[in-house]
Amino acid sequence: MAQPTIDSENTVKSVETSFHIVEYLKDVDGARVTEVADALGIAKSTVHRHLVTLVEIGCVVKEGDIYDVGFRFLEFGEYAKTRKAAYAMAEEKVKELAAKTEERAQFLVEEHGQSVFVYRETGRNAVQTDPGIGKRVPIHASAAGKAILAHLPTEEVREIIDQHGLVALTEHTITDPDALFAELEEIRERGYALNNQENIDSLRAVGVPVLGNNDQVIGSLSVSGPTHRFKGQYVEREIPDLLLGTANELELNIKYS
Amino acid sequence: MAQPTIDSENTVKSVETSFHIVEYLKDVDGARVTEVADALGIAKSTVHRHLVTLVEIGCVVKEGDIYDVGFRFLEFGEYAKTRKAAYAMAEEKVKELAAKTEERAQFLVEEHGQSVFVYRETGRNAVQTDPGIGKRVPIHASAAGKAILAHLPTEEVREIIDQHGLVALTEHTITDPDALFAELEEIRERGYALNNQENIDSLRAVGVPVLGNNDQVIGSLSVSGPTHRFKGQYVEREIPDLLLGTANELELNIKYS
DNA sequence: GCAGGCTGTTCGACAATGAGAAACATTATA
DNA sequence: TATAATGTTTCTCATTGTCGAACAGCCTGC
Repeated sequence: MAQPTIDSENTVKSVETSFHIVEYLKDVDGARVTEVADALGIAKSTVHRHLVTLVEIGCVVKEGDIYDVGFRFLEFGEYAKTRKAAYAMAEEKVKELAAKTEERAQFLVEEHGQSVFVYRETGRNAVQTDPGIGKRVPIHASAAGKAILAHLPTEEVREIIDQHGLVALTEHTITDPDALFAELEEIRERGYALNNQENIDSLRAVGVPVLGNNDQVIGSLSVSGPTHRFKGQYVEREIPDLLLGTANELELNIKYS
Repeated sequence: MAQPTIDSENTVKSVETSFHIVEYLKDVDGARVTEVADALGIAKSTVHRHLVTLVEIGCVVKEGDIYDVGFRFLEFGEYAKTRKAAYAMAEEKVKELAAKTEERAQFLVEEHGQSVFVYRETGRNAVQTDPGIGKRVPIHASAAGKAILAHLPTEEVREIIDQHGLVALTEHTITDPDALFAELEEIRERGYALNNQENIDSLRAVGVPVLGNNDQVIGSLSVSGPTHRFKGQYVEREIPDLLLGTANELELNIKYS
């Protein structure tokens, strides 16, 4: 207690450990008490108590001796997805985009300096991948993320960079802050963002911001696909035009509802 | 501490209070510190600390002075929905059912003696209601729930009744245990369950169990619609036949995968 | 523009309560 | 059947959550 400033971190540690336990269960697809205890370096009895608590509130299910993530999260997750009218309306637009382009379309939101997939729909052409709703990805390495960043106050962008850094996911990822700021400026002028394999190799994407009242950015819509199809007019005119039109409709829906 | 047996309840109380806080935020669509403190009868400072913790782990977002449920839950909820191959395969079947019948189709699972909506799809004809994924409903008052109960060990059914009771949701709800057991027997013989306004007035539904290896019940598929359409051959033959066929396909998929 | 009453946030002290070690119970295995 | 692994319970200690009160910011209303 000699460092009252450092140790404070005014935070409930038991809640954090419970969270870490659930996270671990998710990562390894269910586990037994001792496994969790060993992996997280916590006493067996402690883990057990946390698991009993989590089972009681429905966040964890016990199947034999294996504990795994329960359905309670679904309830809260679905609530988060629809608690703002804007989010709920975005879902339709994502479906529309996927149907029209036959590619993969998604709606993302910024949270904690990262971008979160809130809705995703895969059109016929799209590669069938893990939907990954709720997944978090670095915000600087996607079209949707950059579209959001471009409409966030510069100061906030700086904070996000400080906190998360500009990690390289491929050789195309923007890792220099100045380069990123220049790109954001360009995005603002052009109206849409492009992602050229900055996230995953041979994957391109186009993203546009969705602005609410007083021009605050709510999230962004994006469409992504393979480089061999995402090129030329298609990625520089057709997709951006469609996205901008859709975002505009969505913004109007949001404003007058 | 004179009652070491009663008070034990070997459970992490901080985790429970954090959970209650999040639950409250959901129920009232976001709230400020003092509001939560007053509502739950906890000190302001305590609530604050919990909220700070929850924000840190991403379960709660702070917008101005209002705290609300965050997107972290989405990640875990989506995981819960797909952690078993059977669940993921059920999604397609639900879509299929909704498309074929144009009614509302859903896949439910039992957890903690209640039934949880895991997937729901609304066909063109279906009344557009709140999707309610993740919502929990009394298991004895729906076709899907009864279909599950019918394939659970009698002892377990008894436990569920003891724990949750047979609350009446409409005047048609089965509230007598013996009547319920008789109904479950009938369901087993007939192969499918019917819900005649036991849940919501003027709503009927048909449900069939989905059985996994060694005939353990995994969940159930159901189709629901208004009484004026759900009658005669449609509800007694067409829908049940379609459901039984679909469940059978699903069971085969599950067994050989 | 200033005072008063709201908030959210921080601080400090006490004691409740969560953590861990070890005993116990239970299952699976050889 | 015995042995080893697990899950569960018990117990003690001090960590750490709780509360009340003080502090700081904001808006309201005079």
